[in-house]
Amino acid sequence: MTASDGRSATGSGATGAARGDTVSAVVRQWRAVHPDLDTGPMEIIGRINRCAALLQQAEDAPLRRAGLSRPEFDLLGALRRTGHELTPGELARETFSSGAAVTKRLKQLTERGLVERRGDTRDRRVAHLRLTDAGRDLVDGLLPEQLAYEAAVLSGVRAPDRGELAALLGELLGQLEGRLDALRV
Amino acid sequence: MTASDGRSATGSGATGAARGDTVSAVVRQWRAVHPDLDTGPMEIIGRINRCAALLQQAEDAPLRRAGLSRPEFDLLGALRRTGHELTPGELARETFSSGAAVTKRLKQLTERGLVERRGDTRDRRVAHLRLTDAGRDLVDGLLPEQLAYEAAVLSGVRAPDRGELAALLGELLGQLEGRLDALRV
DNA sequence: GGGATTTCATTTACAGGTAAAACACCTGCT
DNA sequence: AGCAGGTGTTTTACCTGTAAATGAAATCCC
Repeated sequence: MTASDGRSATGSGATGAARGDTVSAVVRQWRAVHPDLDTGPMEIIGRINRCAALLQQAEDAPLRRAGLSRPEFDLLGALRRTGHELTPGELARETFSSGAAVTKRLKQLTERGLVERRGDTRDRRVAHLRLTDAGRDLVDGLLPEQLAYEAAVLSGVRAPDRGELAALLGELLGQLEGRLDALRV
Repeated sequence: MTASDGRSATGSGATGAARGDTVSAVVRQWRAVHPDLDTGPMEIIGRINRCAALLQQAEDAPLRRAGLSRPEFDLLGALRRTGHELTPGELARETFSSGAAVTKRLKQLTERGLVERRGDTRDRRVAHLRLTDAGRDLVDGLLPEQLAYEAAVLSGVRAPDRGELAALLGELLGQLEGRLDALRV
């Protein structure tokens, strides 16, 4: 969440919402202490981190009622949206988590009867996982709730701005996913 | 990081970067399975979460070299940018973390000689924390590196888009910080 | 002034993640 | 066939964060 990130608007400023959020306050503090530093990146990275933290808290509400954590829901969701069985390794890649984390989640989710495993006949190392009926029903019941909740959370931003924001985030994310490995110092 | 979030562009689309990032792929999968659902929020929330996860990994690089985690750096940064002593409670608020987490971090950071505590004379429950010279030097040395690194990470996005992105994120964050409590279901 | 209440910080017990090692199994080479 | 090396998954040890309980001191208020 990077509370130390933040920076004053360097220029552009489409809708001019530079005042009012905590990040801009943090940025002003840094600029007062280190006037020479280019605090530009904080305006983006600090805000992304802070938004993610706040959204995650809020987002969890509908999930918690179902007794699921966000990573657990992600795993179930991956199984649901791909429509076919997945191996633990594929699930790890699909949900961007480590193999060990997936192993633990699978253990709990199978114990709860939401997921079933089936051993591969050819390669006895791998397992194939699929949702049980209960698991599929849970995801299908939860997803509309979840999306409605998210829509409510975002409703404070005007519709055209939402579209632009989504597009710009897509641009950034595309860059990050493509080129981040190269930057890894 | 919400790998289950994602949704196809509903309209607008400024720069049209909807193809290419993982979130748009996830959204397409969901739409194939549940064509009736409004997957709009995923385009924003899913991307924010994924960006935050990727940025955090990348961002940590300069910090790790100094043996600091991001939350530790946030704590030191809060002390540096405010310029005065802070109590544990204030530090918790300033870094958006729990009191218990701050207690643990302070313990380690004081052991490492980066932070000093001083008891309050009036109220013997509270302590006042400040950076040691070593702590201040560490932050001042690290911050420019950190910012340069962040700038490099963001350099893939064109400058005017960066400004717009910062502004839109500011708008969203302002909304979230102001109205999120009210939404807490 | 002294007990009830509130506030601030820390401790405790625990849940969840990670990195590295361990396992189990497959595959290619000789 | 048999072994070297690679791959897929799980296990282990550990670290960090959280929630809830605790401790300690201030404040309220009769």
